[in-house]
Amino acid sequence: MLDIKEIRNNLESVTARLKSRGTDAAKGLEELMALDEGRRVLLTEVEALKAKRNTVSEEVGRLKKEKADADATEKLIEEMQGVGAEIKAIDKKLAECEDKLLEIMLTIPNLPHESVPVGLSEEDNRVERTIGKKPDFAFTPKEHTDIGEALGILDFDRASKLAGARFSLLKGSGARLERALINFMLDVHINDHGYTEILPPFMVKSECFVGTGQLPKFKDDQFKIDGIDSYLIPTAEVPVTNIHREEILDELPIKYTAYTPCFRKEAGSYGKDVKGLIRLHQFNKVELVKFTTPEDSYEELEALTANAEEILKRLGLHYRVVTLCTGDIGFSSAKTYDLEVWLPGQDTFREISSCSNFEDFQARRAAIRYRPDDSGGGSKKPVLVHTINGSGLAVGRTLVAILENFQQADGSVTVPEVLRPYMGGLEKIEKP
RNA sequence: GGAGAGGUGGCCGAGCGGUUGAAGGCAGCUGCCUGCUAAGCAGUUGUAGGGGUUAAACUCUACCGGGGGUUCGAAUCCCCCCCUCUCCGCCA
Repeated sequence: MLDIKEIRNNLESVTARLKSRGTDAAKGLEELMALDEGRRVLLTEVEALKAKRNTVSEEVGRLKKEKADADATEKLIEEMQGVGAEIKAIDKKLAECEDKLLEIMLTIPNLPHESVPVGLSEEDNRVERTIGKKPDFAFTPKEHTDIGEALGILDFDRASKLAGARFSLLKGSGARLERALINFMLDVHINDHGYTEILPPFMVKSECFVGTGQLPKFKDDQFKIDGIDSYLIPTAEVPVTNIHREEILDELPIKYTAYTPCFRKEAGSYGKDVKGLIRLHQFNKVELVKFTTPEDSYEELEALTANAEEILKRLGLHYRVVTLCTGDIGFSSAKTYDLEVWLPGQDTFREISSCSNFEDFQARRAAIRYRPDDSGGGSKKPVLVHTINGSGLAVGRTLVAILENFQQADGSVTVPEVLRPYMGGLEKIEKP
């Protein structure tokens, strides 16, 4: 959520920055400003009445105690009955106004950071750097689906028998490889990057989804739990960011990492990426989440992105870092780097991590603040934190990258060295 | 799922219709004092939103789990919901 005061005071530049995201992004701003103005008028009015009532009620109390003029007291009470009715009526209008105001506020996306390239689609994204190079193959590299099914470690037919389309079933060394990746990623982030591990609930209340920005606007992408006010998490970002909802934090930065499965309806993506492990209703992810001061957040975004990249480096995977343009960044994000891994079987770079700075957009929704250190003296007011998160990494897609990049002519797959300790020393996945 | 108890400020804990934003204690901060293993004294300390100011000062409103209601007036009374704890049941 944006700061209503900032919108009010800089309407023109806010509008322009929102429009750089695309056509609809600045929609509703005029109505918003009208509601904001109306709200303050009503507030002033009703608060004056409440102040009057408070004063008079005190007076009534005193008069009754002193057993003073009963008629005069009765008159005051009668008068206040009228005031009370008035207050009630205005309060109702005010509540409606505020509901509408919030409704609009919750659907306005974040302002892109000034360093974000302006553009309409992924065509305009900016490649920042490319690490490693494409592996050479003496044969035509296969896609992960063919490799995995031939090795007996991936079984899409049975997955769909169990759960329908867009689910996966891993078996044997495939299942173990997935588990090895999760542990490897967590260990690197915990031991070498200083993150604290979190294992959160996989279904959380709707207010958490509002906090991080998935609701109300992206309701159709979420799996709702029948009968209660909860949803399956689409990313660990939701529960982990909301850990500190409505809190005032002392020490920043806070760095969390969490493995969770992620559940997404992938509404609107029908026909895209239908094959294999790329786009599923359920997949595993290791997430990185940071709470930082506003001053440090962009530095911390670079660091978090580097932490995610480190996984790719240690696995020996070829990838590039892309800055998403204004038209391509997510709703809540001010700036996003995508890590795209090279998939030789598909002959393309494919997103495997998305690292974003949300600035105070989520913090305002979720009321996550900190108390700035004051070198001076007296206590300072709480300030909204900045939140940052990124995949470190998407596990299923990492498994895809390993199968496709380390496949051999004979159909086997070499296990990256760093994973071998997690695979009981296994060096190669072969047909059983 | 059944029965009971309870949710008050950073923490503990009073209050059960009228100077209570909230006693008392702890913790924190600011002074003063003292030199002996840290004590004493005084003051002070929440959050959000309006108005106001260059910025402050100042001022108003709201907040005692959440939402409604009664009342001139509610932390205090009534209704609904949520959460925690204890016992029983069930279970990994």
